[in-house]
Amino acid sequence: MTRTVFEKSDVIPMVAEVFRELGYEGASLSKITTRTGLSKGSLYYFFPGGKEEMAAEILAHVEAWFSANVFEPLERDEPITAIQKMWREVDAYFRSGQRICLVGAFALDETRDRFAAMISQYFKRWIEALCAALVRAGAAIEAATAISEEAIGGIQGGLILARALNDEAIFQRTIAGLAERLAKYTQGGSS
Amino acid sequence: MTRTVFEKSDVIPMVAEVFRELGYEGASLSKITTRTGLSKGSLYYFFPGGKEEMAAEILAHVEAWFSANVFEPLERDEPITAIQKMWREVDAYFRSGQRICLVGAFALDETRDRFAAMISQYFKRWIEALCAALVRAGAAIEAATAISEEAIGGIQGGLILARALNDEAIFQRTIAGLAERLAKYTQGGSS
DNA sequence: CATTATAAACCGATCGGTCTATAATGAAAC
DNA sequence: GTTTCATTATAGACCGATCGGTTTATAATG
Repeated sequence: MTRTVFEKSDVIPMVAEVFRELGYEGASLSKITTRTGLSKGSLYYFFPGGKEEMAAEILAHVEAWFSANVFEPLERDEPITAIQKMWREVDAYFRSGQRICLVGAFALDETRDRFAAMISQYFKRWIEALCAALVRAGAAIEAATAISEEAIGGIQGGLILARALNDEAIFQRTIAGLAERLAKYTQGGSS
Repeated sequence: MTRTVFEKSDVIPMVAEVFRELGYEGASLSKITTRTGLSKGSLYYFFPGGKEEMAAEILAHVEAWFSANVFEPLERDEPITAIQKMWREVDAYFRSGQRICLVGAFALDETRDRFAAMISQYFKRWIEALCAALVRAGAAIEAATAISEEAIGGIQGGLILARALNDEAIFQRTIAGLAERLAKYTQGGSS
């Protein structure tokens, strides 16, 4: 029997995809092994702490990806460019609504309680980073806070609708609409 | 041993609450029995088809509730009154974000595939009912379609954020913001 | 040839689901 | 107004399958 050899950096995204498709409770070890092609032996070699450690490392991996590609640009770079980049990255990452947000999904059931700190941290940082970029772009602090919450919430809602209606166009309309509304708060009203 | 006797109309909301808290896969029969106080015997007496029948009947019950309290008023009654009623009912139903939307939660993982028809029907009907009310209130059809999608998506996103950040105020800000934006599309711009 | 990683048998616990015994209920018979 | 009794509903033992997790043996790697 042929054995394929992986390392941890390959394994995390593969397991992550199964959690995204099935949720924490739905992702049984046997589903993870069949869908990834990895045996239990490999899984417990990389994640001695089992399912909970898998999910924790996946959440950390997601957070790191968003930090590098979304949060830090928003916090650091020229704000309008960074916001445009955010919309591009979000559309690509969520595959136009065909892929869900694992952090948002975990928030909905009691899985939240296992990972409460990471989940709240992810959304808090995203909202604050976007808010800061809007303020640097000239928006008033109160308006920037409100519209940032609406934007991040709107993305999550768009993902739910895209899957519920099985229609990726609705996710793209959602983010296009949000991008347009955000643009009104930068540089005094025009995009 | 004392035995409490229920009928099906009592049982559906009790089981529904467990599905809401734990999700479809997380809601094991033993969790359902301990949290509701109902024995397996009672559960399978009311739902011979098991877990899947429980969830299907709960979804039908949710749909019926929204039909009577939200969709039909939007479709039938004076639109501005009906929209105001919608916001009141939504805030009460979701307990200001402390309670999630089961239909939206089911949409996120492969549970969707079991109940695809009911899930898409729920959101389609809600969006169309709101859109129709906005049009009757004087909104242009294209604007009404877009804002209706944003509103229903925004509610779902608000529920995710409320749980993720463990902060019910964010849900109330979300629906207040959406209500205000919707009001701009009725009667030519003022609320 | 030590280290790293894979495969799969194996474990007790829990899974969804079935079954049997019996308690509560309400209408008919008296 | 009791008594009777079929109906309705509850309790929990029980079933095979699957759960998350452990272990042992061994293949790939540098």
